[in-house]
Amino acid sequence: MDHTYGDERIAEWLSENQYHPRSPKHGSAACMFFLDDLLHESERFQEAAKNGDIVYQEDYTVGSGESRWNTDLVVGPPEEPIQMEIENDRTIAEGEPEAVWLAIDAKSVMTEHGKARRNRQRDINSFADIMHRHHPGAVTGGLILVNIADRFRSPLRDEGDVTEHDRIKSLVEETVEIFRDIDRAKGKVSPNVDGVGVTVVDHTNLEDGRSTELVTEPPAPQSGDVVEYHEFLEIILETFEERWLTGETPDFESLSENVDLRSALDRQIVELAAVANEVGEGVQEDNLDETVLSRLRNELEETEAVVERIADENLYN
DNA sequence: TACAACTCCCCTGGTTAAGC
DNA sequence: GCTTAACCAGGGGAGTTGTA
Repeated sequence: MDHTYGDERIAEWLSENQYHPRSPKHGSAACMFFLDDLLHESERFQEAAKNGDIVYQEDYTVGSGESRWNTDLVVGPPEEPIQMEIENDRTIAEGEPEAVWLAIDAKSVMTEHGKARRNRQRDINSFADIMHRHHPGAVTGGLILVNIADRFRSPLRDEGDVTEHDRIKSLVEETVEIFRDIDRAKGKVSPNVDGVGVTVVDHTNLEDGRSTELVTEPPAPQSGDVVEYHEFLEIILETFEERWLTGETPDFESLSENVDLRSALDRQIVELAAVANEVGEGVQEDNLDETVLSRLRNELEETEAVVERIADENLYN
């Protein structure tokens, strides 16, 4: 049976649907197409899905407060045994995962590339960092949609205001390079992202009869490039299978004990500040809860423990 | 020195889903 | 149907860097 991959399908989706920067629909569509590609490409992944060993969830939130992140797509073992029937062609059930084994976040750079690309690069790094704080073994991936159309109609701008991009090819080339340069985990359990896939499309968002095209010629990533869509798919699948389906699952507890001390300190300070803020509000409103105070004591103890470890490893050896 | 280009930080406000 | 809150990427603007 013929299979159309996610990069082609998102171009088709844009042809049929207007792009709106404030809508999550394009990101959701890109992630679901990617999930279909995972099922198509890997028998092991498909087998695990059919056996009910893994489920997927869209718009999944990890963490709380400042370190919270809403992830477009996660895959993991089901919290409870699956009882639901699979109602569509997708041979994986939707359900609440007990843990996150795979997390994908979709981002797009459709116009104003110079500004948007830096923001989205920061988003991908933050996404991977936050995800690994809560699920150290999660395989993480960023799906980036980059527009190469020299004209783009943003629904956020006034009627008739069409953005013209004078040097769009070099802008896209630089944008792809930025995502190529992001540090990767390279199969290891690390705070870095495991893969970033860039899909380049030609989409004007104008009702001018022009259909949206998937761009495969440079500056779009070429075969063998780590950001090329199919390479990205392969990297994510390989890492996922090795970590969760075939290989020996890493001992995350021992890994977390050896986590980089600077990251541990940064994380602890953020947690401490968040609880301290809650305590402060309680004091101000004369409504202080004992459990919040208890959490503050715990965070202080944990911060002290990190400081002790830093002292032990950096002063006395 | 002046101007353009770029970077960074943060804000904006339309879309969407959930709750009532 | 209305309200509310979260999400999201574009947009504004100040500061920095590059170059003629």
